[in-house]
Formats: sequence, structure tokens, C-alpha cells
Amino acid sequence: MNSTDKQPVKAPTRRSRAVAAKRSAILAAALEYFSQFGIHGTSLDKVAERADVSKTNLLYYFPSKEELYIAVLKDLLDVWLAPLRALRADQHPLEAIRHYIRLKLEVSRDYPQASRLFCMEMLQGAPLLKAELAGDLRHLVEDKAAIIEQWVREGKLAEVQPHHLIFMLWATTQHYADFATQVEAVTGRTLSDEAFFNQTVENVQKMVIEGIRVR
Amino acid sequence: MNSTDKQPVKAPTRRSRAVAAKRSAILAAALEYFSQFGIHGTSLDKVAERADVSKTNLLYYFPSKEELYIAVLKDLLDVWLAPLRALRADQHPLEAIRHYIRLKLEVSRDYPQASRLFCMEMLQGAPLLKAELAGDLRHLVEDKAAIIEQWVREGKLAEVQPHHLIFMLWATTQHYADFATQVEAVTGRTLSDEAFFNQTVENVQKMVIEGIRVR
DNA sequence: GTCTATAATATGATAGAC
DNA sequence: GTCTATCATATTATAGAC
Repeated sequence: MNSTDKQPVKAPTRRSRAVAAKRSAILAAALEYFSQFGIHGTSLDKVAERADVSKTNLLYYFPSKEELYIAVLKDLLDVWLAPLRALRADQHPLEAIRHYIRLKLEVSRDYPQASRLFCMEMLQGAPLLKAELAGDLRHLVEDKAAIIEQWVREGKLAEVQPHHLIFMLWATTQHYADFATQVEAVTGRTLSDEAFFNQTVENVQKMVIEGIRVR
Repeated sequence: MNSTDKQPVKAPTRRSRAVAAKRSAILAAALEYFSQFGIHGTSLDKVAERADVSKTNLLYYFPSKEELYIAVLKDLLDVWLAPLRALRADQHPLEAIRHYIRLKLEVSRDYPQASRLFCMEMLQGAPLLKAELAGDLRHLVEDKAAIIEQWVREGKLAEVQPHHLIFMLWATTQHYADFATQVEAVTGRTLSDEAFFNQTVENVQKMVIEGIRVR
């Protein structure tokens, strides 16, 4: 969580613990609303109500709606990127990608709101993430793309352009969170259904892996 | 376009043509805003301004913001589903899917806003498309899933569950519209760049096709 | 830190003239 | 069909007491 450790670390007092708890209650409530209705469709009233604080009090912790929104986004980016960070050159290529797919689908199952808020922000042109996108994210992707490229050069993966493979991994795994409504409308199941989750992991892994296996 | 042919068809007069033109100018302006900012982030003022009509006048054509939003969504659904409708049992399986990928990426290139609005609606739980999702869309998907299942049974495709293949097709092709900001941040290119478009089609086709080819 | 006003404004929608 | 008010409301944010 980025937004809770801006301050220098001190021994947590009773008060500071209470304050931290309130902050995170607000952040959690905000995520619920923002991820469904977006920043414009969400009122501070509702967020405050769900977090069980007064609106004025909320504005004491986060000086404006936009700052609250940004705090939520920042907290979320780490969760969202964790699976990609875990991809390392010393792993067996196909196993690494197999593992990535599972991790990312776990994120889609366990943090669907994070995935959706991220998606929503992207749809709007990511006005509040532009900086991250151009900086950190881009470098992270460059790193991982280089690893994939290396695997391709060594003949361990079929000839694909790394960026497109990364996009395919993102797209196929996010889809089960972002389009959960549609997935449920069509299949009648959700990722919380364990059997459906496993079947999803297997199908996605199989299709992706066979698509990039060398023969 | 659904929303323009609710009325019984008559010989178009000068007036009716002018009215139709105004309606579609409003719809186009609305799509631009809705697809970026969502229904809540969009004001009728802005839409009216872009469509070059007064706000009151806009409300004469569409009695409320929500009805305008729904009209836009309906117009869009056909465009969005056209590629899937084109999938037919009498085609060569891999060629059919290859073709689908191209068509859908063309939609992502030519109607990115439609794709994004659809995505945004889905993120919110599709409150205004629930009916369509449960009805028409579900049946369409069932039809196409049956075709795919048949291909699998005949040994023309690898063993995959049709729904997951359909999701993969949707996800990988939509991604280039919905996450265009991220795609551009990472690659520096967009689908309007012809070389990048072709390279995208080839990569997606290759990865998907190899992933479901029978060996 | 938390509360009670209250300011300031944006915006969806209507009334009624022309 | 189009316009000029105008209403009604929701909602962000602040001032100032405690």
C-alpha cells in the first residue's frame, strides 16, 4: 500500500493505528464505488457512508475527491503489476508464462475491482496514470519484453513480438474480471466458483501456451 | 442503426432528413463523450455543444440523458457483434477464426469509441444491457459456441471449451481499442498506423491459431 | 479530529412564448 | 421545433465551533 507509508516510520501508537484504519476503510469504500461507477458516478456521500465516517471527516483525510481517487489508483497499481514483476529470465519460459496466467487470474478473482478501476482509468485515457504509464510501467514492460525476446532468440518460444504476447496475456486474464458480467451472462458462472476458476486457468494456459510453443 | 428506424418507413421529406441528420449528429457527439467519460462524466451541455444544438433542443430529440445513452448503446451493439455474427459453420475453422480476428481488429481500429463504451457499460455491470446480454447476446454466443464445439468434435480444432475461446477472441481484439492508451504508451504506436495494424493482426492470428490448431 | 452549517456551483429537466 | 428563462437538486468543498 503506497498511500499509507508516506510518513516516516514510527512506532505505531493507538491513535496512529486508528487513523490508519480509518484511511484504509475510506480507501476500500472508495474502491468499491470508483470501480463500478467511476470517479464521476461516485459521490463522497456514498463513500463516506460505506466507510462509516462523515463526509466532512472524509475530506479531512483526503483533501479532495480527486486526491482520494489518485490514492486508490496508486494502491492498486502494485497489486495489478505484481504478476508481471514475477516474470524472470531464469525461469523455464513456458512454465513462467503458465505461472503468470494463474497469478493474473487469481488477481481477477480476488481483486476484480482493482482490475476494473484500472480498466476504467485506461478507457478514459488514463489522465491520472499517464505519468506512471510513460515511466515505471513502460520500463517494466521493456524489461519483460526483453526477457521474452531473449527466449524467442534462443528458440525457446515461437516467433512472436513480445509486446503482442504481453498484451494477449493481459487481455485474456483481465477479461474475466472486467467483463465478469458478460462472462456470467454467457456461462452462468463466476471465478469464485472453484471449478470454473480451474477450468478457466487450464483453458487459457492451454490456448496461450500451445500458441507460442516451439515445434 | 437501430435508433433511426423505429418509425414506419416513409418517403423521406426534406424535413425528415434534417431531423434524422440532427438525431445522428447528437448520437455521434454523445458517443464521443460517453465513451470517454461515461454517462456520469458527461454533461448534456457538452454533448449539445459538440452536436451544435442547444441543450433544450437536444432534450426535445431525446427526452432524458438516460434515453440518449441507451440509444447510443443500441446503435453500437450491432457494430460490435457483426464480426461474431459472420462466423459460420460452413467455413474452414481456422480460416473463419483468422477472419474473425481481422474483422474485430478492424472494429477496434475504426470504432474504438464503440468498443470503449461497450467496455465501460460492462464494467458497471451492464445495467442497461442486462436484458440484451441475457437474451440476444446469450443466444448468439450459444449458436457460435455450438459451431466451435462441432469443429472440436470433428477433430478440426484442438480440445478447448468454446466459451473460453470466444472470450479469448473478444479479449485479445478489444484490448487494442480499450487499452489503446496503454498500447500507445508501451509501443508508441496505434492501430491507425498501418504497419502496426498489420503486425497486430498477424501476431494475434498466429498466437491464437497456433494455440488451437490440431496436431 | 470531528461536527454543524453553509457556500458555491454544476447540471438535468421543465414551462411557456414564438 | 426551437428558444429564453427558470426550477430543482445533487454534490464538492469550506468556515468555524467544540
